This record gives sequence, C-alpha cells and structure tokens, in this order.
Amino acid sequence: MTQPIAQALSARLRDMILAGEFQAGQHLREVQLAQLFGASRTPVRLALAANEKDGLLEYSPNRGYVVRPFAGEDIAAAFEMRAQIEGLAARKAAERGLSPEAARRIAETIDTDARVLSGDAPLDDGAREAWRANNAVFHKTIIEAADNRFIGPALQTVQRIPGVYPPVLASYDPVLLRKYNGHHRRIGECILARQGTRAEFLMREHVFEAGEDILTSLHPAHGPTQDLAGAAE
Amino acid sequence: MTQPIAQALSARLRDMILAGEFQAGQHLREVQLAQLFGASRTPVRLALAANEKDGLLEYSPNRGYVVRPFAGEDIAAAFEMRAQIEGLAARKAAERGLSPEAARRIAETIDTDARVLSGDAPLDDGAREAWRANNAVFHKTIIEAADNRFIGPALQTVQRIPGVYPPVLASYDPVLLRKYNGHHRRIGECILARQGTRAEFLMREHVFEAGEDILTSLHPAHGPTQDLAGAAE
DNA sequence: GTCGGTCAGGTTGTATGCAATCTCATTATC
DNA sequence: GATAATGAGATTGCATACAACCTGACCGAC
Repeated sequence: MTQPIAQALSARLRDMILAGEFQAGQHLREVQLAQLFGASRTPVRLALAANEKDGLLEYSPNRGYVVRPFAGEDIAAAFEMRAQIEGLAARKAAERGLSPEAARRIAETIDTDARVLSGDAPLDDGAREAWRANNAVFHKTIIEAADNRFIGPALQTVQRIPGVYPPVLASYDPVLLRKYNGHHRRIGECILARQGTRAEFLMREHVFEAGEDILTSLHPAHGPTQDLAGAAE
Repeated sequence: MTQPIAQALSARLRDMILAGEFQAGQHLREVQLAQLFGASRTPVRLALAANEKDGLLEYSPNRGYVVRPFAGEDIAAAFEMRAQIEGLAARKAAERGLSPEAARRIAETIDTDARVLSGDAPLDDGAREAWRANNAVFHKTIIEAADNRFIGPALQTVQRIPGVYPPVLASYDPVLLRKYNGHHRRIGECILARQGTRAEFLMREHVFEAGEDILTSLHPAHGPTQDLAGAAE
C-alpha cells in the first residue's frame, strides 16, 4: 500500500491501464496525470513507481514511464505462471486440508454456479455477475487455504494484465463456463479427498485451458495451439 | 527501477535489510535514513515504497514503514514458491530446448563445480565464490531459456529474504554442495533430453531440499520435517 | 546535401516548506 | 489508583520551487 492520496491514485492509474485507456508504449507525463487527477506531481510519481513495480509500466531514468505493451505471448506466459502458482495453491490446500468454513464456501460456489448455468439461454447480467463472484470466491478460498503468503501477491501480478483482466473472462460463453464449473467440482473433490497431486494438476489444467480460451477469443484466426503450447514436442 | 539517486538508495536500503542491519519490526524514519544516505526525504521515500512493494517492509498510512519480520514458516513458504516457479522454468526450458550457448554454459558450471568439489578439504574462499557464481549461472541460464518474462521478477521476491539471501547458502558444506552438483547434473541431462516433466520435478525437489538444508542449518534443533513438509500425510 | 553543434522548451529528479496526523507524556477527573 | 483528556513534539503527506537532463529544431560548416 501507499499513502492516502498516492494510494488512491495508484489504484486509479492501475485501473485505467488495465481498462486500456492508454496506448501501449504511451509516455505518461507527470504533470499531465497530476492535472487529470487534480493532485500534485508528488503522489503521481509514487503511483507511477508503484505501477512500474507491478509490471504495468516501464521506466527509463530521466525519461519517465511508458505503458508496457502486452503481446499474445506475454498473456500466454502470464497464464503459464498462474497455472503453476494456483497449482501449488491447490496442492497445498489439499495437503493442509480445508477448514469447515472453506469447504462450505467452495461447495456453495460450485452448486450455485451449476444452478445458474443449468438453463440454455445466454446469461443475463445478474447471472454473469454471480458467476464472476463465485469464481473469485472459489479461487480465493483455495489460495487462502494454501497458507503461503507469497502466493497472493505473485498471482496479482500475473492476473492484472491489460485486456485480459478477469472481468473479461472469455465473453462468458455458457459452454465454457459449464466446462469450468466441472473443473471446479473435480478440483474441490480432490482437495476435500486430500489428493494433492491430482488437485495440483487439475488446477493447472483448469487455468491453462482458461488461458487458451481467452487467447482463442482474442485471436479467433489461429487457435491457441501456437500461443500457449510450447514449440517442442 | 527508479530514479538515479532513488534507484541507488532503494538498492542500498534493500541490501541493508537483507543483511539484517535492521531489527524485524523496526520503524524506519525518513529523516533518519535521509541523513544516513546523505540525501533528502524525497528519494528516501521512493526507496521505502520500492522495498515495501518487494515485500521487505510493511506500510501503514501516516505511520510509515517498518521492517517486515520473516519467521521460519515464511522461509519455508518462500522455498515452496521458488521450487514451484523454478520447476516451471526447468520444464519450459526442456520443452523449448536450450540454445547451444546455454547448453554449453550449463555443462560448464556442472563440470567446474564437480572439479572444485573433488577434494576432501573444506572449501577456501575462492572455491566458495566459484560455487556461488556457477550456481547462479546454472539457475539463471535455465530461467532465461524458459522465456517467460514473469518468472524472473517472481523469483526475485521469494529469493530476497533477510537471513536466507543466497550468499549464505547452507554454510557451503561440501557434502551438501556435492549433492546439489548431482542435482544440477541430472536436471541438465533432463533438459537436454527434452524431458520436461522429469526436469520440473527434479528442479522442484532440488530447490525444496536446499530450503530444507537451510532451515536445518538455521534451527539445528528440530529437523526440517516440521518446517517444510506440510501438516498432512 | 549531410553532418555536427547549439540553444530553447519541456520533462524528470531532488530539496524543502507547510499542513495533517500520530505518539506519548502529562495532567485532570472520577 | 485507574482512566480519559490534552497538548507538545515528532513524523508523515503533499505541494511547490529549483536543478539536471533530455528532445528536437535550427543553424553553420564542410
């Protein structure tokens, strides 16, 4: 965290970058942002430095900050990291075991999602919001159960990517969401059964597939094969 | 990175924290540090914010920064993350394949280490420095070969831990170093053979064991079992 | 016409002053 | 004696002034 105003500016700036309000490579001038935010250069400078640390900006001495570009391979790399780290979280959660409260929350998100997705019609706004919230709770609960203080921050930096920020989520295609709901159910079962290895790899695959689906929705031309799967084999 | 002076101060402050020159929980006052560094509060404030982002300090609004304490379980958690991320790096390096130059560098570190460790006498300073440098090259080469821009930064935050910073390295016990040299050789072989899964798990285990060894050397009383292995099983 | 130098404008880097907040010892009250 | 209120000192938060640096246009030399 940062200072009262600087803290708020850092978050506002981050949201603007994630929302794509700046072009990749754009030079962010301190005075310009200061006027935009109605503050002085001092908190703006802190906000810029914070977002650089988060990987959203690039810094050059005496030249300032530019918006970092994110190409398809960067998004693929981010999902690789997410898959690896959330895999660790699932394994640790299975090994440590869930608290009754955590188990209840996970079961509830899975059941609620299944009910929301049971129909055939495209999802309305309420259903999409319900799914988004449940998805967040599912992953967050597992991450907390893993009880490793480095997991949360590490995940944030690979999740907060312009253009792929969770709210996008593969256009909420019901077919995909039903698939994910199935993943969640099996992952939850593995964790409850204390099967750490299965939980790890199911979670890894779950996140990896979600990344593939998002890349596919971004580049409908060439499938995800080129993007996410490595060159080898 | 940050600004010229602020950048340097950030690194100096980080090194001081890693070297244990502050007590855990100690309040770092801006004017005090500014006098120590011979600068004004402005770059000091940036350095503090940068080290907070790196997880070495904790911030409270209007109260400033205190040195973050690292307990045994934090060190164990950091090695868990390192094992998981370097495992990903090894797998990706195996899947993508090494460049001839990378393969040569890795082979060289392994062979040189084997030669340095061939004797029975405790290592002199030169030998220790040689091992440290080779170890760094070995891991760095694999990380670069993985070609995932999120791996490097993520590893830095879990490697830079007060009291466990690499230079310590389990007191350079030749028995341990020979074991690690064997790990390196097998990991290198797996990567060259494009065996990603084996490379991943050998690397995971390599880092995990190194963490165990360091925790053992820190708490000779209770073995690493309680610290690194989870509660389950 | 091309290359190098120079200067003005603009942008970042640092220092400092003032306001807001916190800390903690002292005092007043019950 | 314990607890709450108060106020002075110290510390952080922000704004602003000045210095250093970079950028790009203009000009002159070859």
